[in-house]
Amino acid sequence: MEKYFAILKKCPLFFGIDETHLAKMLPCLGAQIMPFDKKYTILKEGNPARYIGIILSGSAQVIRLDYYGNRSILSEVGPSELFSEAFACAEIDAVPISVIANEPGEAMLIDCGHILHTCANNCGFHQQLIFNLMKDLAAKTLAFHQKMEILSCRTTRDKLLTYLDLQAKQAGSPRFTIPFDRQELADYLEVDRSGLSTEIGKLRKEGILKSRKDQFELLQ
Amino acid sequence: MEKYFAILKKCPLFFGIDETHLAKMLPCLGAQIMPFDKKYTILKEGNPARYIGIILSGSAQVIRLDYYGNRSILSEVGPSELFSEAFACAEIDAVPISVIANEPGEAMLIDCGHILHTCANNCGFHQQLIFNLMKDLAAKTLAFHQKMEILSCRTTRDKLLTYLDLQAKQAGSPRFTIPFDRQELADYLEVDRSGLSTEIGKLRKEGILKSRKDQFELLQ
DNA sequence: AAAAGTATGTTGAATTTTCAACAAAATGGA
DNA sequence: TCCATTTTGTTGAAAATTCAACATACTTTT
Repeated sequence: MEKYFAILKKCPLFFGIDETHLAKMLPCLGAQIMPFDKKYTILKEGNPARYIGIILSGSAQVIRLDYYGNRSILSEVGPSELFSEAFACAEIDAVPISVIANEPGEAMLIDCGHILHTCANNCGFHQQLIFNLMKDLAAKTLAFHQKMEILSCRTTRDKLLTYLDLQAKQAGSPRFTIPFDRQELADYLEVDRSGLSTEIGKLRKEGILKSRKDQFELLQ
Repeated sequence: MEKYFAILKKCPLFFGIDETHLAKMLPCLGAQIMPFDKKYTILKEGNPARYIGIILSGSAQVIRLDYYGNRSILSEVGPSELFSEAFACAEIDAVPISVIANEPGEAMLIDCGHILHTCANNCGFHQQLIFNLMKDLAAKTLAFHQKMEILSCRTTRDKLLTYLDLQAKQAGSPRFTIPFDRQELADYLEVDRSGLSTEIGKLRKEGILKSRKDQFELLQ
């Protein structure tokens, strides 16, 4: 387990907990390691929502398929980030989303019951874990608000520009790389791929942005 | 303060805390009462995010105005429900939303710093409050997922039907009342009002629903 | 290096949304 | 009750999206 400590220390779930205590906690929490290949379904819609997931290496997408099988990309998770924590914390029966690997990697799964209800050993760090979960969920709520700001736009153009502005702001620079190809970006913005391509072309012609594949630059 | 206990006991923030302790905690938390009239701005976008709000009576809408001044209705809050808790818990500078009263009522404001950082008296119930906040934020995350399910639909018809299905499921009956007039429903679904009216008319003609004002019935 | 497969850009037609304007219905006061 | 105001429904035109089909560019494999 030690080889994961560098990543786990950056994980919001373990904020403020040092390696010594982490080493004691992990077995207490019943942490398991799950290796995965590209395109592997790490978590499938309908599965029990018992586990909190932590990406140790690689990355994955949180998606949902609608009635007709259309994919929506809800978010992207990378190393040290949590997934499915809200469903586990809410103690619902089944997760309403799937998590699909972008590339090979590993995830850690923790039975959330061991965090919410004090474990037999009573490690004394449950309070910190619960506080950390609360902080994480608050931060995720902010991210949801950003996503809603995008989805509330009526046109592909406005959705795209709102997304790119947010990315630039996050990158702290007008030049940035996005974690999506065109189809994925369309599924994230909830728009048609071909219309998205057209719109990117227009913005380029109008001198509003430069782009090459997943690299973008917003001009002035 | 005692007259509010009946409502506060139902508030997710105070779950598992009895009246005796509640009475001790409220002053410790620096709780203030804010009366409001219809259309009053209980919380304004850009304000400090210090406070967690609890609706004691009446109701309000959480809204956001976009660049052009178009209103988005994010959610509806009623008695014993929390608002702005995610922003307070995330300890960001300013709230990105506004909260507007639907009707006269009262709200309680609690300085979130008094919950997150142990207070001088160290009431001993902070752990429970933090646990409750975590639970509340997890539940709100589920609500956000539902909203995203609606917004990810491409047509007004699908957005409307997805919304109505969710409402029927929540009401546990095909007959239910929604908390919106037409313009508000349009601003919640992020669609054009006149198009929404037209679509409701079509669904009625097709025998898919019955409706009168804010009362709906989904047929089979 | 060639071939196969994938991703992206482009186009036109059909559908849908938005927008503006107005009519009808409902509401709230005087 | 009547008047003024607000809300809801309806319509047609303009704009935008979706959809399908295909050309081009790029990757990966053999």
